[in-house]
Amino acid sequence: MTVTATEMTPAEWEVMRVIWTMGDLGSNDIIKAVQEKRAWTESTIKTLLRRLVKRGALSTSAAGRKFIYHPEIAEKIAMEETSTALFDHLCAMKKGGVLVNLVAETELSQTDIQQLQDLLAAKAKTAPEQVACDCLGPNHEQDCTCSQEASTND
Amino acid sequence: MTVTATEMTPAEWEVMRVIWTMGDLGSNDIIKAVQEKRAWTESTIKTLLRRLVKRGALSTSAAGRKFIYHPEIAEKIAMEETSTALFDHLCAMKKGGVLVNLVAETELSQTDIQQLQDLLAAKAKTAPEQVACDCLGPNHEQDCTCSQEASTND
DNA sequence: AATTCTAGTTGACAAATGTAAACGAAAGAT
DNA sequence: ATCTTTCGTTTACATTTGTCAACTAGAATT
Repeated sequence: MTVTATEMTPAEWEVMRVIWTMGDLGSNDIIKAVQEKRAWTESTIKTLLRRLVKRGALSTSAAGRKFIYHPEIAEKIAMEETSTALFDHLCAMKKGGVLVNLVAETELSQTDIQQLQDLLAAKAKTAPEQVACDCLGPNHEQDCTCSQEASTND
Repeated sequence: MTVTATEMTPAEWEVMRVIWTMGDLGSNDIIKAVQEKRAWTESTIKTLLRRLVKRGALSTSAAGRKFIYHPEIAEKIAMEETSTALFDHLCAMKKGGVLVNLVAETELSQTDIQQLQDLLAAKAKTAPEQVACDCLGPNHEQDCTCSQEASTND
């Protein structure tokens, strides 16, 4: 059974990032790397590693007495799963605005931009004028007061 | 003190969505609306409401014996905070790809698309060829093996 | 005034998560 | 063959979160 990224806790993510970034490693190196960002003890990080292995997010291969940890989920997939999960519980009507915000804040490469532009051009052909709110489920679209929201809150 | 959206738990979000969507409401209506999506008891939802008030995510105004709950955080801001928080712990180098994925999966209105296109056009002028990995902090860029990752995992 | 609804408050408890000390066994060193 | 590292495993415990039932006080009824 392979885990889904949404089942990883924030602390576990931190550990996964190190492994994703530096490649397969022994616990020692993992601990060292994690500790450069978080003041966690060896013990704590070992616990996180063990939990990740138990859940199938990591696998191990023995190298002598030690273990080498291998990610069982690709970083990209994990990131996509997590971001998609987040978007899934946002109001459909407002996802666009959130994306605009994200794109504005994110540093993008020329390639990224190109890909996005191509994608948008394609989507423009069939995009609706407005996306309906789905906050209350299918049969409640009229109850939604989303559109009225402006500057009630600071 | 106003709360940040990232301090809301998933269950609390569910409650907030109802209030955001339907406007200020008494607990009764909130409970009813939430129960159309989740099989939570009255009690549970009351607890969530109380916790949200305690943390400042909601405020109340008395209407006779009852309370009317008002969001203290705008939905859009909450969504942006949450999505930005998520992106903050993704590898900088791969954020672009994640965005492409999100844009591909998200239904967008013509207006959204237009905004994104304008934004991208502007960013294209100064965008770098490549975004550097930042997984291990500033002084470790060489240690990153991000680029090598391809199809090791399914 | 007594009874019954309400709507909000307290207290609880199990599961998940963050955090870590203590323990045990295998590898190396003397 | 010991002694000492070095790793991994077991336990543990405080918080946070999900979920509720029980309780209480004010309002509406009879």
